[in-house]
Amino acid sequence: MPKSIVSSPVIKRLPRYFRFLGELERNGIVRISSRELSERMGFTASQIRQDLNCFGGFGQQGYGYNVPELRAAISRILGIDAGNPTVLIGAGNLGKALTVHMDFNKRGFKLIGIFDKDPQICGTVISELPVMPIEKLESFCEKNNPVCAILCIPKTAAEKLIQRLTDCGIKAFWNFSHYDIRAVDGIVVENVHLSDSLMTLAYGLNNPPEK
Amino acid sequence: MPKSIVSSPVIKRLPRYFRFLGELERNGIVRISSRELSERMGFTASQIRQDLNCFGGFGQQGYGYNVPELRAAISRILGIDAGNPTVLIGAGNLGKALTVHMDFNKRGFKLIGIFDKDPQICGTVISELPVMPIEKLESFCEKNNPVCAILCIPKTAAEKLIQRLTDCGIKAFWNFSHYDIRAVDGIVVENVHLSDSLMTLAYGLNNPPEK
DNA sequence: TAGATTGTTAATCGATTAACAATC
DNA sequence: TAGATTGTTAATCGATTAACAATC
Repeated sequence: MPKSIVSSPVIKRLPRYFRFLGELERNGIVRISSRELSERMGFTASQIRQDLNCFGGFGQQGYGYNVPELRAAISRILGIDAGNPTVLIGAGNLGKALTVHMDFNKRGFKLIGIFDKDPQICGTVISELPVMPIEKLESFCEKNNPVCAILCIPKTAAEKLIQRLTDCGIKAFWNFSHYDIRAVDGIVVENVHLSDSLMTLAYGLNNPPEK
Repeated sequence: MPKSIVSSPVIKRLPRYFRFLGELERNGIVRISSRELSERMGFTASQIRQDLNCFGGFGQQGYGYNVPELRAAISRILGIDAGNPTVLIGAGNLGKALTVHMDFNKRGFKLIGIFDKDPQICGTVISELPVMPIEKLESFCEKNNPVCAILCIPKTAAEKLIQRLTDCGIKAFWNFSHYDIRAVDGIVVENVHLSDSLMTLAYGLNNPPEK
């Protein structure tokens, strides 16, 4: 059980561990040393051992780590099976793509409702979920108690909605609007700025390393 | 002109500066001090001055920074107007969403071609661009010389395509496949793992801070 | 000029890497 | 047991913050 506060760089690496261990497990690999894992993942062996030890001693001296056990442990730490009830706001192209592509169940979430303000879109069905009008947000939340909201709406709309959503009891935001939500109180936030990633790429193209 | 190598944390903050300065400019704000900018952006004033000084002295003692000038400078550093010719591979939901939503022209890129392997999708038109069969990739690249590829395809497909794309002269990858592309040689890469972001959010929900 | 705020150096902080004793 | 590899402490590295002299 994690007692002390684990640093943010470590936490951000956990999903990567989870991914690589999953692949190893699928390939039938049962045992791995920090050195071998480091070569596959591009971390140092030292860092891997440090990271994992934030959560407990999963390895065994002279042996290494048991892949399925370690993966299961990280899964528990991340809360992959929590099935946090989640609503998606904004059923445009991006919202639709996420609904269809993202395997929420295997990532700790369960999508239980989709909302949009456009009457044209309301009533349509995406991945077996009917799109509801945003006016029904409060009554829906009162009944179903979602804890997470995915925002696939424009910046201006987001600014207005956030208070409404926290009033509904939302504790986590996966935020694709361009408005930066500040993580306050007991609220957790992932502000995703795809265009920032794209501009970083532009920088790389525009500024080739010195030879 | 950037001569020395700027550290990666600084580079990753540039798009954020660019965003906030754009908003200030749109609000008609001409002048800003590092202190005031720090309050809006959530950085320290010290860090802002350090970051900007990696690229030159954009400020003026006793005055602060000129917003439009600074924004224009960062725009040049990032290469926002470069219009790097770009192809998108995979015209599924995500590829479509990116094509429609992302303002490539204002982020340093120009989308010039879309490819898919599904004959059903080929021939359809997205944002005025016809989806071409992946077989035509080589001939298209020879003629139009794209430097960037956006990958919206499954992991297995990505593994196979990367060599083909680098052979076509692709220098930058905006990669949404779950395969991690390693940045080698003169290749720049942004591996986007949306599910990693989602799992980080799961961790936050699952591990509330100690009281 | 006086006040404000940068550019830049120095101090601190935190994260990564190296080393090695513990131990399977 | 001997060999291997972890867990963990110590050393290093790099990034952030603080401080202040330079200067508009």
